[in-house]
Amino acid sequence: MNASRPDLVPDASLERDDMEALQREIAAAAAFEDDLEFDPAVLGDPLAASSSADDPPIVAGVDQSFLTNDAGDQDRALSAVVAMQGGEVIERVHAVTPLEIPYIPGLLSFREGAPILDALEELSVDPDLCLFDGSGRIHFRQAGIATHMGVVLDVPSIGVAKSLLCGSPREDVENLPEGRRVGIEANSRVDVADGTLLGYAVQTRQYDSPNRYINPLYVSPGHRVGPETAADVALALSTSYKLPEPVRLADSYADEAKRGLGE
DNA sequence: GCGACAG
DNA sequence: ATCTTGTCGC
Repeated sequence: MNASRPDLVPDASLERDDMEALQREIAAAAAFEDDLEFDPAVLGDPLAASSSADDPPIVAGVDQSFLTNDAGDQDRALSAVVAMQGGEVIERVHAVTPLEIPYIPGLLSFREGAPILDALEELSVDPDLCLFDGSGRIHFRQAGIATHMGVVLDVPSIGVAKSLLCGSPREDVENLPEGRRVGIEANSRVDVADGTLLGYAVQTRQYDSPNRYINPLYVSPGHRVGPETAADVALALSTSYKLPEPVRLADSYADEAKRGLGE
């Protein structure tokens, strides 16, 4: 798949102010509501899937691992994509791309965006939905990596983060029961009216009982997906583990492919 | 100045 | 993100 908006591709050589300006543009171009070409209910309901006349939707998970040079610096990213359809992996691709800038909170897409786009170019199928490791709308300028990639590619996208970048949970998110979600709303650190719903803390898995618990995922709309659907999808795809299956598999594939380069 | 900060 | 064995608990 290729960029629909090459003009919005993240450019790591920009000044910080220009990066932030581009993010405001991304946010303005983003749709934080459902605009999918399939019924997201089929992702969790095999009955709905089998009764549908269409092929099941293709969902891609994307994640990165990093390669170090002789000096010990992270100089390249290995971006991995796992495409799934009806619960089966149908394609895996990856690309190794030089890194231009370090990790800066709020500017992640300028570090990892190019590697991700390189990997997605290798994909022969075209996904109906992409899941990224990181935030979507839960971002200072409402333009996390899932939103940036979604807008550039014009593909429905969702951000799946393991920790919260900004915003405020509407309730305590400690030790939530499996299946529960708690809204994350904008606060003064976010470029939108206070109280705006940015996404959800989603408890995809939880221990049955005792003295330890799993932290929730922070799920937010990237592009063309609303917050409710984003949370529904995360729950539907997190069948065996905390992470949605396409993301979990991309995560391990990123490590597997990296190891395949070494030894 | 202080605190917060995806991967 | 990454460096990494054993270990606690069901």
